[in-house]
Amino acid sequence: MARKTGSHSEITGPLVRKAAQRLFARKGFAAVTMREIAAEVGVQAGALYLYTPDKQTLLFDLMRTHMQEVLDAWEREPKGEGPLKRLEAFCRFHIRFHLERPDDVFIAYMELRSLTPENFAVIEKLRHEYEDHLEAILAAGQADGVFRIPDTRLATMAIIAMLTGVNTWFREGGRLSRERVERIYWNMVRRAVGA
Amino acid sequence: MARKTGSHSEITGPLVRKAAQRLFARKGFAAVTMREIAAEVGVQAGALYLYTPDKQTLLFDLMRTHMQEVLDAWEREPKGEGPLKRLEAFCRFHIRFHLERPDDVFIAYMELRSLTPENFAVIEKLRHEYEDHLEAILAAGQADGVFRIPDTRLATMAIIAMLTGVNTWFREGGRLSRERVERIYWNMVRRAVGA
DNA sequence: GTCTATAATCAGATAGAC
DNA sequence: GTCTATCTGATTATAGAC
Repeated sequence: MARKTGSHSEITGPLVRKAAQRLFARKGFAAVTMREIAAEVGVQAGALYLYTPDKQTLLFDLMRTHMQEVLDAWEREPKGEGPLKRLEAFCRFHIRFHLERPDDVFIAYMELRSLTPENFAVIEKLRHEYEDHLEAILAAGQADGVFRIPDTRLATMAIIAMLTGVNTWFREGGRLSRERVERIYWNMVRRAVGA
Repeated sequence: MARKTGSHSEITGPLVRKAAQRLFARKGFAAVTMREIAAEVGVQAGALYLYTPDKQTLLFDLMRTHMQEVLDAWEREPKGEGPLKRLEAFCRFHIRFHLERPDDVFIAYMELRSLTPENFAVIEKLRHEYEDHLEAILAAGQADGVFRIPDTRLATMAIIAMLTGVNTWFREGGRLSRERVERIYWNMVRRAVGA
């Protein structure tokens, strides 16, 4: 009797975000209706507004949470010593982390244009922060003479695009294991930077 | 007097496709209304249905035309002799062709999920055909001992993702010229495949 | 070929009952 | 906390005037 009948705020909130994540990734933000999200959760459309002020905020929260999780996870990742080890750690981390969150990744890359300008600026800043971690590794390796990279910013963008691309074709239980994919990509990156 | 007042079918049709292309790329298929497209062309919404049976077909036609143009252009592209020259030709061609059509590329990569299953199957087939051209080059180079590639399919996906990624950051008149970008990317690809 | 008008439906968001 | 009902306005697509 500490709570009313049908009170589920601690569980319904996360369910709303999970349903929105699934549907936004599958159909795109603009194509998903609040009624669809509600149906997936098992409530009526009106009830969603107890957990989010509006649809835009729902998207923004998903993207911000994802970006912060990437940054936090990379912070905690064991990285080894020296640019070569750190670059390998980054490549393997990026592939592994992104393969574990295909829906988040899809949304983060596809729905930037669905954000309001203010929300877009926040997400862009976080994304740039992540890219800078890789660029710092490349710059350090270049300074040490371990890598041969004519333009570190360009190499950063090339490597991230290549690694993120795994999400578009990788299927769990398919022809290649995650470990094998990680190793092959890491070898391509290693050679691409001239190490 | 061979045509009625206000008769512009030869010019309005292409304008409708151009407006749709611009708007779909900027806002996403689902977020664009027929009224917006009409406003961009300078006609009323109802008039659009003289040039397309519906919104879905408008998207499908844009994507199919783009994919066929890529395939045709690669067919006509001078490719040189041997896997190394052909790979360089592919890399430079891919970057150049895609940078010239940023809206088409954006739509082709972002709006696959907005297609009906039947239309999706058609576009997927064309896309696969394009990927196969690159994979054939890689396989030939591997067979000749010019490349060292543990998995040609995986290398194909990695290279295409990397090259297409240029579209996300390249700005005309920016820090780097197209020629310089092409050369740097080609060098990264060359090293990545062990040539 | 284009316009105006409209049909039929559906969107996001809110109010108030329970 | 959730539901039902509803407001307001927008959506795709069509019909018929010009």
